[in-house]
Amino acid sequence: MQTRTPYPFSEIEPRWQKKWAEANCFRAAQPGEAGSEKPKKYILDMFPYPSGAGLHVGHLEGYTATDIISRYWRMCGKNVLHPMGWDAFGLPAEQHAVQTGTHPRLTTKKNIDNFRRQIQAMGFSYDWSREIDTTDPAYFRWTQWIFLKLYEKNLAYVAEAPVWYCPILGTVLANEEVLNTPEGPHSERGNHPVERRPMRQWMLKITAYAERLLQDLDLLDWPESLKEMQRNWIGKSEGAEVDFQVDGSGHRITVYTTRPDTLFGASYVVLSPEHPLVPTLTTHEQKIAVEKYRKDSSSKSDLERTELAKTKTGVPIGRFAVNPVNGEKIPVWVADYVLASYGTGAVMAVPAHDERDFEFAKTFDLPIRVVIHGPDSHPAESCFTGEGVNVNSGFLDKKTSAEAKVAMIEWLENQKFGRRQIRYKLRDWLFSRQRYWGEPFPIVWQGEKHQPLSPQDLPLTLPEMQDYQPSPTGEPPLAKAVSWIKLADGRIRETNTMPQWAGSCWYYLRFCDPNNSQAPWSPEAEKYWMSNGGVDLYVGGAEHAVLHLLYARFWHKVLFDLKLVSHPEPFRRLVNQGIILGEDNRKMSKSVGNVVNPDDVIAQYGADALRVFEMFMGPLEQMKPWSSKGMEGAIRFLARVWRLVCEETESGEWIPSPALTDDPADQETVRALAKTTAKVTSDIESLQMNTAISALMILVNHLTGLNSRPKSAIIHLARLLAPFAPHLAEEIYLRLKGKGLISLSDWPTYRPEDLVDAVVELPIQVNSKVRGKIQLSPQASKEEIEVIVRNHPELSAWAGGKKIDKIIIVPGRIVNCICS
RNA sequence: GCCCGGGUGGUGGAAUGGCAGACACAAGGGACUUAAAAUCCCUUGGGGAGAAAUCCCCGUGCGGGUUCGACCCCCGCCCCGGGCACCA
Repeated sequence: MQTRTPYPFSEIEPRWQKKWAEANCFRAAQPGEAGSEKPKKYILDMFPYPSGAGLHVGHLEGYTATDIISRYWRMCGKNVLHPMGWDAFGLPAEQHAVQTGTHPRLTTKKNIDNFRRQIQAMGFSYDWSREIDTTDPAYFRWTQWIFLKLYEKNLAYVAEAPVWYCPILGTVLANEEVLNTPEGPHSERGNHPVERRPMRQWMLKITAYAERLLQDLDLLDWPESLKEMQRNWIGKSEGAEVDFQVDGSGHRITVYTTRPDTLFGASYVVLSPEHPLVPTLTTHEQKIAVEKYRKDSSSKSDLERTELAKTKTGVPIGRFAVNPVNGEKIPVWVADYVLASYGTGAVMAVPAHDERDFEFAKTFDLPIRVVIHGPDSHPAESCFTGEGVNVNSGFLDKKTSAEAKVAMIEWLENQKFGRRQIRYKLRDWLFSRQRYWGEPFPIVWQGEKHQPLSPQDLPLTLPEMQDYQPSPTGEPPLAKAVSWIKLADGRIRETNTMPQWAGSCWYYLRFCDPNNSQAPWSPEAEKYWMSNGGVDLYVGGAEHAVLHLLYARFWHKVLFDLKLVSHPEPFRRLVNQGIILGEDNRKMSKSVGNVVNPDDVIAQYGADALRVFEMFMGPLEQMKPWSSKGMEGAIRFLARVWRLVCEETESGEWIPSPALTDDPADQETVRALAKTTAKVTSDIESLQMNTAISALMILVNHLTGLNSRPKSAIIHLARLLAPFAPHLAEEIYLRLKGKGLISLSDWPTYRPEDLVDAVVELPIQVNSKVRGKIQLSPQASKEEIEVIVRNHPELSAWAGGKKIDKIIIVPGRIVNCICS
């Protein structure tokens, strides 16, 4: 017994998916091959981590948008590269292995098969001959190869660094895998407590590229908010280092400040509790208090230290520093509002012009000296952090803040008391993990010295293991693979693995030449596909703003310096799709039970309807809720399209509609087709899929209203619909044309003159209120319109008998009569 | 606290400074049907006048401004979402 559906999508969709695969129609031509003479377009999705939960409707939103663009460009005669792959290394598969003993490779394969099935059921036009998997040795061989390039350039180094360690998971976690909770830092996965532990780690010197990562953001067509997040993360600040001699000791304290113009207002100096000079400089009298303070603050979590921002704490160390600019002796304090990890770990405090210093000075009754006058007077009980004019500042008096900064830095440099200094918040990238399921480092150790493997020895694959648990001391699981780690010559393999981000740092380059066994990519393939500023369109979630998108830009710049890629940036245009919320307006989550499973939706409504609905919901970048009623609206629309062509018999057969005709379309329909084509074309190019679909609905409503339906008009409609609902479009095309694939046909064109209506209606306003309308030719000039309006029989009625002083005419838009 | 977004009917959302609410959803009414579903047609921002066609007033978070004309531009607030947050 067959359940009745609005149109036979469950029969149509798998059949066309099979036809497309057999015809190989989405294969992108490599440079030199037939088809590569066409202009290229590289349309990329952020490839997914194949989780056990399967795809969710949020993934599909971005993938549908890129598929529409890809199909559109293909129909416009471009050689389109639209690939898909799997970012498949990662913790969940490894945790699953720890719990069940199943090798992560098997879990990963199963998940990939499921993801591929779900993606293919959507009818996406990926070039599957380019599918890549970051856990495939044929792929990660080149991830290791690129690491060796970084190593050769001295951009990879080993350092002892404090990292987040989770005793329950038995592994370290990246900063991004740690959440701040009211109970302290916890792991994102499993919500277990984590702690700081110093461990020897591999680092990548991303800081060497800080300035270029910042500057080159200007080359990119990315959302401004995302660029801003990267700018903040890089955190450039310009200022000066100033040396303060410590009175009665040979030592000096170097501070970093962005406001050297306020140096005359410094009334004390603060060291962070971790500052190396604290034990040396603390006087005997203060030793006990300072030691206690340091101990207390080291036991505080980062969260506690920042949460208590309002009540500042600190202890004087008993020493005085000499302000180089005026010789004044000012006290030295230790306080945990100064961070050891930024600047020099020491600051000069100017309470009159810095909030934190002001609060501290208030708490401990330290002097507050005003050295900047702002443009407006402000209450004496607050501090002024803006820019203004210097006072009480010796040679800086009457200078503006900008002038004073320059003058002070010049003075400090001449007197050798300081120097101009640029700082970044960006830290080097902690690149090693104590995990099994990741890329092994192509590194061996001889005693304390590390050495690279030769590129011929790649790929270095993972050993087979029974036990994926790391040791309680934080030794990586690979340390247990004794026969693997020990080389015949006595050298020992590195047992850390690379983080999940490694594979995604360059996958877009591998897609250019995915089956190359001699190199990660050929120069010809890279030049061809990455021309014109790199990937033409990259779509994915905003959660990667300062992770993947920063890491990949960093690697790309290193590769650019090595002349392995031809442009300094990988992704020219980037769009973030918004989150799709549950029907209850809450974030989709298993525990809330509001998750929409695409498999269920496809079974009930079909892939085309799901594609159309996801695009019709609203602007791509916006967060929006799922609606099962809206989903029904989408299939209703497609069923209307279907019924333009077919009609259902009493027995449930679909037969050609008797309303179809071979006659040419009437003028009104020709205009409707032209207008819709113009609208859909521009909307697709600007990713406004919701209004493109709305234009298609208007056209379908028009065609439905016709007594006889010209086949040529419906074929035209099918072409416009093809990027959105490709299966249905193919089926209609076949039924009306008898042969060929719409996916390989041309994007429709129109005559510009058909965009213009024969007669237009122009609203007539009187004092900006619409009072009437006139019909006239769209070509009518301002002068002609004015004559028509002034001689209109109803004009004095519209104007209420008042005298018309002036008429404003915007042809094609509006007429506004101004009356006094 | 700072930096980005955003605020339009019952709902999702449309509107190069030019008729606010396209297109959908929901709701109501009608046609078809023994009935229901499906489908098709009509109404639908709020208020008011009229027998009716129609007509009038109000309306895009709040308050000002620019303009012949403002959802759109400018200034000052309020609220929501996201990011950063003792970075000197």
